[in-house]
Amino acid sequence: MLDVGEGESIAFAKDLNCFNASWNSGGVSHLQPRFSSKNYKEQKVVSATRKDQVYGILRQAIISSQLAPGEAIRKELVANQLGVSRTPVSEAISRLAGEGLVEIYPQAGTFVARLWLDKIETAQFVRVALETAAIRRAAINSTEEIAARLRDNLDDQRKAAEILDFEQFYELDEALHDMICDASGFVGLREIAAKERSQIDRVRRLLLHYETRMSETLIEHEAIISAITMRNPDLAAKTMEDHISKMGIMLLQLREKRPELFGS
Amino acid sequence: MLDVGEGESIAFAKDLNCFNASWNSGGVSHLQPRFSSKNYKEQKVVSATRKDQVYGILRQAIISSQLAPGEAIRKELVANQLGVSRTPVSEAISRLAGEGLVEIYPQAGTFVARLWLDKIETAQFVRVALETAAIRRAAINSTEEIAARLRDNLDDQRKAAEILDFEQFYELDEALHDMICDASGFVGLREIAAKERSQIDRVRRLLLHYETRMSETLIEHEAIISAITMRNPDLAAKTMEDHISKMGIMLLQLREKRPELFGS
DNA sequence: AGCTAGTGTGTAACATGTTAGATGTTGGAG
DNA sequence: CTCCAACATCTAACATGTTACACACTAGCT
Repeated sequence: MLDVGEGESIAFAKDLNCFNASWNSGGVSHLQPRFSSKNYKEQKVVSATRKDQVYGILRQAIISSQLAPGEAIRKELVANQLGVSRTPVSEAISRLAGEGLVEIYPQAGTFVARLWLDKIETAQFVRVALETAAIRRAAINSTEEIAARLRDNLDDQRKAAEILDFEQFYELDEALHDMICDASGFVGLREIAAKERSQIDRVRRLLLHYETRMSETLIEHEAIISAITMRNPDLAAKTMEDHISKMGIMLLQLREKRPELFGS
Repeated sequence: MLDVGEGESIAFAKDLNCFNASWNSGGVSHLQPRFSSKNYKEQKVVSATRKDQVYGILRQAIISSQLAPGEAIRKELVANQLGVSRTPVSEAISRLAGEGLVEIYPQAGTFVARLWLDKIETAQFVRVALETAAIRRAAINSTEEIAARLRDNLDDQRKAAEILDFEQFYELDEALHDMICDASGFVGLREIAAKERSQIDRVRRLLLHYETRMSETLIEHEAIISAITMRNPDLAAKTMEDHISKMGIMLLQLREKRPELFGS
């Protein structure tokens, strides 16, 4: 038997009903239904099939490191805990495997993907490429309304930093990057960026409580927002690149502290 | 019943055995197995589970527009044609839905994703961002060996262009972009770029036979390769951006000629 | 003792039966 | 004639039984 902790029950709730409330806010849906052939349903909003729900729950648990890298995922157990059959769990995991968030060893076991330094470096590269490109467009498109919302976010960050609310600060940080993607004007860019960022997000989440950079981060965010506000694409891209690149050092710190989370 | 052609059988082969030969070359595998806990299998190379095979077959069929945008995919029919049960087909389609290549209407039907202008524009933006970033690194890293392989590819392109072999030219074009991603030195970047490019690839494949730009494309590729060879990152990025941006016009041409392939 | 073959166990993979929901159709009421 | 409701039909979604495989362990051979 694989010696990954057997007894501890996975920390997400016991049946799908528990999730219906939080569900609507979380899912990343790619399906913008409507089919033209005859009279297909005009406005389908959210599918909420069981497999989609399971997908969302597992994905969230992985990204947030509630399920740690390397941890076993036993399909049957998950199915029982969520009160569904094995089928929707399998389909959800299939999708997660496609995104590189789980590793499947056929006929043997399924595990939360471990962290691989070279994959994370590539993800970092992709992130810089996407977000500097996005912020250039954001700087060009920037309106007073957008600038105001960015400043609001920054104010909230200051408050969170003052009371050392790491979780809140983290969420505001993510929201800021999302807003910049949205401000680029490209539909769906935020979702793509978020997906490519998922490996990095796992690292950041694990680092959250070692994090002592809040005040520096705040300064970097100020620079970013200021560059957007003054509609200076080159400066904006530069500040963003500097900001994102700070991750690298923290990554190596994490590998020293928690080597078991890493692969190879 | 949905009035999408019933009788015409899907143009891919009838059972998995037919594919085993071509299979090994095509699949994009994210699983780089090995688990450390006890003595997990050291060197697993390719899983070749049925669902992975089905995934690869369907994906290829969609990307290559063998299955046209908007076309119905009937799970049971696919299962029969491939000689497998419905389960692996479902799991494969689940994954394809996650990548935005199919649209699922729960309890109603599954369709090859139609083309959405705004999604394609975003994909185009992402492509420019990723590939200009990649080519900068490629230009910096460029060695004589890499340059030689790029020139070989270009020679082959010239030959293909001379005899008007569109398919071959298309494949060499893709290979060139892959080589540039690889030359960036980032592990897995090629796969990420390929995935983000999939919507665009579908368009390009459909445009293949309207394509009259081969000679211009050739000139652009020459410029790109020359910039890499002389290790000029800025110039390389510029030539790449110019090159990729040429897609936009062709896209609008396609929408005029084949509006039924597009959504909304 | 070290190595190999055979056996046991746990897991995912696969097949198939059943249910639910979306759409289309038809018939009857107004 | 129009509208609505009941029903028929089609498909995917879900549940569950079965199979195949990977690994671990053990015993027997060298």
